Amino acid sequence: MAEPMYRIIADDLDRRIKIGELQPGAQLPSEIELREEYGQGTAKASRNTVRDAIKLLVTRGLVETRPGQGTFVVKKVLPFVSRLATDPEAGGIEDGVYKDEVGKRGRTPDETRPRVEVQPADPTVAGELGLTGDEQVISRHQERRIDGTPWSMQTTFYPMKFVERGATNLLMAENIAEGMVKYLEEKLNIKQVGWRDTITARTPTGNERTFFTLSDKVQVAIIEFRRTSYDETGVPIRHTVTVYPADRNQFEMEAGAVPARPEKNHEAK
Amino acid sequence: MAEPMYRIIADDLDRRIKIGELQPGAQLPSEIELREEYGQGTAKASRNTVRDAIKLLVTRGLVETRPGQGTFVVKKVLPFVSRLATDPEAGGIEDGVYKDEVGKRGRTPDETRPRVEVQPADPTVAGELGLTGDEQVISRHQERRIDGTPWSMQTTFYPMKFVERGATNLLMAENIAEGMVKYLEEKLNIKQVGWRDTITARTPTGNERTFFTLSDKVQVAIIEFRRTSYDETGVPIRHTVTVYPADRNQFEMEAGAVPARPEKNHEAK
DNA sequence: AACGATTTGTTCGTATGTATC
DNA sequence: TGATACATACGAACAAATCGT
Repeated sequence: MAEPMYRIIADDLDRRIKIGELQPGAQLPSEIELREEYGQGTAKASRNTVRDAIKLLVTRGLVETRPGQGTFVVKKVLPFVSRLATDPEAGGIEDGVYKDEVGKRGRTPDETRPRVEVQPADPTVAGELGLTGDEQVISRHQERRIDGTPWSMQTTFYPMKFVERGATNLLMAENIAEGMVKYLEEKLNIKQVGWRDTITARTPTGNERTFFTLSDKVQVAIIEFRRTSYDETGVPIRHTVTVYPADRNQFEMEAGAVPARPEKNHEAK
Repeated sequence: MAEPMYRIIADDLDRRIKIGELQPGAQLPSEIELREEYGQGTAKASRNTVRDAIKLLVTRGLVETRPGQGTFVVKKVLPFVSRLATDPEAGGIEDGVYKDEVGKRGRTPDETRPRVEVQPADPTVAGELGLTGDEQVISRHQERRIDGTPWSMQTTFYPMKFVERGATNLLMAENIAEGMVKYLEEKLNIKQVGWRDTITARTPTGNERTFFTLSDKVQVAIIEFRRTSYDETGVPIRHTVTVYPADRNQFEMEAGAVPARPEKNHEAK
């Protein structure tokens, strides 16, 4: 028995999904029924073996289980496409990691009011902001939804000394209408002239699972953008961490001359 | 018992890993030992329950199991950082999705010779290349390693008509020394002036698991770059798909004026 | 509102296989 | 070779969620 039984079952169901015998949204046979389908001759497979196979498909992101209902082939959601700005002018205005067009596309965006905290900088943030030891930083956290669905979370860190130098609005739990970049320029004469993004993907934390309503079983990666912005003298101004669940987000980047994108099909594969 | 036992065990081990009681690389207690650690009073937990807890930690990417040896806290590998080019001149030269500096950083890159095939375009590729129906495309596939570790896979698709018009080297299973962009310009007078990238993250396919040596259990996301390049008239020239395992790759992007990056700490969290 | 049928979730026991040292 | 540790497989019982009657 080179291949274990549960893997054989999983691979067969995998195949049936891929060839379209089981369409997205379709219900799989119940565990009891699968016991019979995959039995050796007259003997039925054990329910636990069938369940092991299904667990494997869950981690592959192919199916999801719903207690009391059944097991279903996952439906892909319509991803929201964010265009990554490569122009410091364009990107700075929006005060976010990406230049989005939520409204333009007939989707309704929703942003929570910032949750503002003062906390000691963790080593990563301290490093990015050029702080030594455990200085305090201001953390501004926001959660974003599109059409009611949790879409991204963002936390921006500013050095505490900005407040001491007069930028007290940093502590306000309100969006700053004029944008943070402009505010810092007016208040402290600090100009944001560039930034560096670091992009990684990883498994979600507990918090992220909760906010994005990712069941503990469904396998969805988190895409993390970390942006450090700099002023004219090369001094870091702020550090922004934005996280996106990969199942409902996509990113686009253009370089050089590119024709406008035609209306695109968003069907599931 | 709101929370099931296996989740309580998993969360506790999760916590012990996060606070550093269990360091990366450290061995967890064996399943037999964990049975006693997490028993209710005198009763031991079932071995299956302990195993369920460990399976959960595996899917969270926190631990890995080795038959005959034990269960270990995963060690993060040193990620390779790719700088995403935003300048069509710079990016085009290297003929890849990213402008890398493998050699400069004392790491030894390794690229397989292209595997060249002629095949009918799948709907996505056809759409990106502006082909109708099931025209043929040339597919050139390469695998990359760094210091012997599988790092990325890349497939580039070209319209078949490029060959008919004289660019026969597209069918050669060799790297084209001068670079494909230059070759197409000389041979067909096609100039690549821009591109559009689409970035997504998803679970690995079976092929990807094999090449990247990702065990069926370890949860690592795949980062996928799809790039369509265009000529001066806005006609798509080629479509490139590059996939990276997220555990050993990271991406950087700069905009505006940014100071040079100082030597960075790459310790595991 | 109550109940039963169906389906997945949790927990335990047990036996045996396979990998490593 | 034996000891240890994880992997597979099966059986069983009860819990919890969902849906229709």
